[in-house]
Amino acid sequence: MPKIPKILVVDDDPDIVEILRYNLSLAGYEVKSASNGKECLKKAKLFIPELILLDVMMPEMDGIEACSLLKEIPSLINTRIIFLSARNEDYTQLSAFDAGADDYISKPVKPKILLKKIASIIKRIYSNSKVEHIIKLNEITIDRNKFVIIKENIEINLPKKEFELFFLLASKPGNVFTRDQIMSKVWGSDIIVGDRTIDVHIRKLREKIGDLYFKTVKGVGYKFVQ
Amino acid sequence: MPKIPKILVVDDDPDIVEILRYNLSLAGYEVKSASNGKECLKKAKLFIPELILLDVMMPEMDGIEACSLLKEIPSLINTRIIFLSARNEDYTQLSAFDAGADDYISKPVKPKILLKKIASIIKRIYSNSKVEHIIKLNEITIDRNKFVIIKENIEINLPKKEFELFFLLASKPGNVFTRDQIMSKVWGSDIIVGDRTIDVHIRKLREKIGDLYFKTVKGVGYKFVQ
DNA sequence: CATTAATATTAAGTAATTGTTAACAAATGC
DNA sequence: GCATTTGTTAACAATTACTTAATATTAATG
Repeated sequence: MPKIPKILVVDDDPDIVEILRYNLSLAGYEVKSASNGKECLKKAKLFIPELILLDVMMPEMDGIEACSLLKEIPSLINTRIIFLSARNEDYTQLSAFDAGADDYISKPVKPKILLKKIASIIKRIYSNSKVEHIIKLNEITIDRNKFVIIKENIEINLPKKEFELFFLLASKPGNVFTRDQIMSKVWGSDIIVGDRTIDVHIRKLREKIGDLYFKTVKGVGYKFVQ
Repeated sequence: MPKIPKILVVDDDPDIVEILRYNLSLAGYEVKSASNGKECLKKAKLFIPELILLDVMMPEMDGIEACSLLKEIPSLINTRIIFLSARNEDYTQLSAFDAGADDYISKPVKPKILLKKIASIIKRIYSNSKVEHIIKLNEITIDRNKFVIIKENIEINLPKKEFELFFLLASKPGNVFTRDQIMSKVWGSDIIVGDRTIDVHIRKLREKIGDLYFKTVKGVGYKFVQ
């Protein structure tokens, strides 16, 4: 395992936070906590945990809302979210999954079971993140760690923005990404650049990697096709 | 649940196939089976199941290879694949996930546990179906994420308005949509265009997808028929 | 079967979106 | 600090999608 996995525990009940913190720390995780949705967002941005344990029922901002907002944050793309809830109603579970939850656990949870589940999720994150950090396609391999793409055994170096754009498009070959999606994922939702910036970057990718790979869907966005 | 979920069981051991078939049928699923990778591919293409239970160890083509190939078939975009395996080695599990598996279950499995797991996966498929971004019909699949339609495994690209119009009509096959409904859903209520615009778009759909699919209901509107 | 209203078809015009280039600004590396 | 690379913008070109208008065809009605 590459490093100590980080877990953010979010619950408004300090007792539960303490129990979880104690058990998780003991199991070797780096643990931080927050007591409500707003704090959770703030800490998650800085901490960038592998996993967030999120209580559904919280004052101010509930878990569902927090989850939706967390999923918008680009740097948390590899962060999994597990809901903890006393309720076991279908409705809540469904909206939890709608909000992008990766799993749902009903309280009370026996720590041992929770730990086992977390261990398996963490394990999967790492075995999966290799797939996420290196995208292998038929003719092209994209290596996020080295910031390099390999096409027909030849390395092509791309500047950061071009790389991020390419990585995004290639993460789901065939999928159309709208200009808005591209903007918020590559540039971030708070940065404003002109309309033609994306086009220019696409142009450079076409130049360096090949015209045919990048398809314009007019009025919608761009997609990478193999 | 929209309809009876379909499950394809693939195992070279007829006993296991029978046990699974029996239990799954009893639980209300529509079950078909195959005894090797090749047969699996052939049947999956026709059957288009929601779920494939795939044995890892099989003669001719093993589960891993079959899975990789299954994942390439556009019409199976919504199909989940679960591996069944006697082995519990990490290596196999990893390559299973690499091949695109959605879950991994070690044999022997108690039918009750397997059923529970399947029920939860099926449930998630339907609740997750991404706000109906993919419409699957007999011969045609409409993929909003990719902005393409797939007819007989061939992709057809449509410009935005045509796509939206088609998506609308195909969302309820057989239903007549009035010109007003089409106007407001495809163009929006604040945009005013002439009467013949819809006709022209219908014409293009007929040209690209097939005359027979689009039926005019004079004085009322249009409908998509299969 | 003639009349009328609705829809079909075609081609051409118009609008909207994207592509391209080059110049400049900003960041990075030496 | 200077050179080089990367990122952004703006102006214009090119392309594509969309709409319209003119005309033809079809279907419904008495």
